[in-house]
Amino acid sequence: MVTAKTTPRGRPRDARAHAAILTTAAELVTETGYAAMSLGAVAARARVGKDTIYRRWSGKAELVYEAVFTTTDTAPVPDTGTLEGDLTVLVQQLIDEFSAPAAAAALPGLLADFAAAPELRATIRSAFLAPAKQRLADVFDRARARGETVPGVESDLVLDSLVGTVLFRLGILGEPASPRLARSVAGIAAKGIEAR
Amino acid sequence: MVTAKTTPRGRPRDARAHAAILTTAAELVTETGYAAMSLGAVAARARVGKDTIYRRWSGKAELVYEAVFTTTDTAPVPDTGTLEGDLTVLVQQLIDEFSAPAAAAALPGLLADFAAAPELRATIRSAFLAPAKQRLADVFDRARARGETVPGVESDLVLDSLVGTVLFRLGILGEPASPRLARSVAGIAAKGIEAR
Amino acid sequence: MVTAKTTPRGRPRDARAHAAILTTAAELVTETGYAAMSLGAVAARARVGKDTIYRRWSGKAELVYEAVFTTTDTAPVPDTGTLEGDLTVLVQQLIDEFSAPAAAAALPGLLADFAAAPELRATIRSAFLAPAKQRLADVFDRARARGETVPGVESDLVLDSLVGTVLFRLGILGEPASPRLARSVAGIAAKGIEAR
Amino acid sequence: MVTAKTTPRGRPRDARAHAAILTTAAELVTETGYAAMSLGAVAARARVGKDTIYRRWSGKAELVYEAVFTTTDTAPVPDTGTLEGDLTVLVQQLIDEFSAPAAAAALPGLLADFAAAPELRATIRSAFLAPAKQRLADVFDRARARGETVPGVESDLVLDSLVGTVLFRLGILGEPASPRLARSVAGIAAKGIEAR
DNA sequence: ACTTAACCGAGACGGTACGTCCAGTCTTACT
DNA sequence: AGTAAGACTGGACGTACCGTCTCGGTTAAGT
Repeated sequence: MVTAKTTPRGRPRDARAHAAILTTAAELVTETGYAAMSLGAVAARARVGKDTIYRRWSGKAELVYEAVFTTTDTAPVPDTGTLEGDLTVLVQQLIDEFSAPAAAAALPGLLADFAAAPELRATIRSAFLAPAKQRLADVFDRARARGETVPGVESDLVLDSLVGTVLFRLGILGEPASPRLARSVAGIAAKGIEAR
Repeated sequence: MVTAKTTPRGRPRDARAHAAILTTAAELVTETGYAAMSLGAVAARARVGKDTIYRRWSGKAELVYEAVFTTTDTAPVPDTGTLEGDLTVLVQQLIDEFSAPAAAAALPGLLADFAAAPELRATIRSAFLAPAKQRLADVFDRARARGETVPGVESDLVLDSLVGTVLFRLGILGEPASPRLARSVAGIAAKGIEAR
Repeated sequence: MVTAKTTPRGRPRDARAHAAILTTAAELVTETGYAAMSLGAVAARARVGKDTIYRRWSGKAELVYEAVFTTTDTAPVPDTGTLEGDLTVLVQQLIDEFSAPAAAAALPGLLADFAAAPELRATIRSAFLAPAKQRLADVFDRARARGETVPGVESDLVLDSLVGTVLFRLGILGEPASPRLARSVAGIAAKGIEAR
Repeated sequence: MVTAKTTPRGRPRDARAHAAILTTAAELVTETGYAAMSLGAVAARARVGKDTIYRRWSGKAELVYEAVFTTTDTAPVPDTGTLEGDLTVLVQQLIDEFSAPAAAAALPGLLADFAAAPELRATIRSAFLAPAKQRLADVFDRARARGETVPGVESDLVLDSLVGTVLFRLGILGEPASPRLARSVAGIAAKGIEAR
């Protein structure tokens, strides 16, 4: 592979400005909510020109997405010994991720903007869901290796079901993240898959 | 119950204006999307003053909700003889409802506004989900009457799971409403419930 | 004459807002100068929305013109008994008008904007110069009535000469309005005209 | 006088860049007008860094002034044998200078910026008017040498009058440079001076 | 028939955010 | 030290909406 590696010309972008914008965006979205957060306010509080924001992100949706979901999914792939147990851990990870204050404040408006912009829609699957999808695939592989009957299951559908359920409960309905939620959701899914 | 029934004084509200606003709102949201639709544009196209809108609805979210989801859920309660069959029909009803052009255009933004406004959040369960919830309860009752083992299932959770999954696939991801979707989603749910 | 007299519809424009904008514009242009004055600042200080300004004036030039040159040229037509005397008074009137603090601050930038906008250029003659032109014509008429030889003089040229000279000295060069200036300028013009 | 003559250290300034900037500035001001011309655009088209401009000129006004009025007044001092004739030639020289496309495009905005900046105001007399002032003085001297009565005339005032008139007609009003203009303007001035 | 009161279309109101542009400065690597 | 490139802060631009308010005028019900 030939990396073109064009020599960068001119003044390089300021990493401190970059970081300040992201931090401020996460703060403001948490304080005021997605709709009420303006890029002008982010610029002012981060002591940055508006151009410096628009130079890096195309708009509010992209900025907030990066600001809120950059705690980079380093969650470990669960390994509890059973499919149901693994799924429970996985669902709990989703719950934790979506329950963080900034995420909870950002999610509904963010998803609406992504849904409305065709060019951003693809990002949801490719960036937002990708880490969880990988973890789910690992969980399934391990289940098969254990000899559990996991039929050729449509893993995208299962993932959408888990994510959609959690997102709807927490993001849209705003229900509290009850501790039983992960077990219930994972329970139905696990039994539903195994019984097919 | 004593309905206070204060006699209305002055000129009664114009029913034609009411209808024109709802029709226009549904049209505009379909054409331009939820975010890009302004109440000023609705007023102008409906040849109505802005106040005439604000006198009846508190804002965009409430107006669009009424404009788009007034085809009043007259869907029949499914009765196919099996829990899985009934759920499949029920899920297909949800899919149809959410796939209508106006609904598809309105849903993401609408849910975001509802989620962001605490006083509207409750409306989602009480108005948006209520009809489907009733149908689901009927389906469960019928299953129990047939002797199928339906444990004391958390019906809210099942409903949120079905709705959340469908909404996420269609509304957020914008995936086409494949004909197999209803069967797959209902299948997992039915098996998951029965196997508990 | 048939005045079309279209019935005004909707809320009438607020005369107090109108006045507040003009007053504030005159203040700000005097304080900060034409170039540094922003319509946003005018709106903020007049406690008025920016739209309320743009609804009435097309831009900074038109607003400042009206704000600064509305003290309506009520200067009397001079009548001293000689052409030179009359012209001296007339030039002094120009000097006084252009020396007022707001006018002095506004003139150079204002004329530049007018000159740059073809649709505004005509306004200079038709509005800005018209009152002085009328006074000059009266002075010439009176001179002829007295029997002074005032050949078929190009009055536009004489006016442009007087105005251009005064404007250049005061507005562009910023020289102080010396008391001898009016006499010198009028003297050359009067002798020049009579001697032809 | 001791010219300090500090030995220049480091890389000397690029004369080609200097010329390219001036040429481009003259082009752009002619194409787009003074107000719409940005130094960034000049830099880009001249393939030069913005700093290279700011290192040599303090801003738009100084750059455009040098770019447009560098045809360095090499106009010959007129010598027609009469004061009126000489003045006519002199005024025509002014007209020609101000009618050039770049000058016509630059003048109104340029004068406004000069007028607004106290430190630039002096430049108008010392640089912009100086050549014409010298020519005018020569014309007067010659007239006196011929025995024409040229009283101790305020030559600054006469010059301001000629320049102000021409500038106002061409630069501000944008009137075409009619061929009779020079004769009329010079005629009034000559007669006005002689008759005193 | 006359009053009363809420309705109506139209559009102006104060305010806020948008996304773009420019000024003038600064920071790279290179010459 | 000068250079091209381009990022930096700051701020104005003119537009679009929001939700409210203010007109003149309309439409009933209650007198």
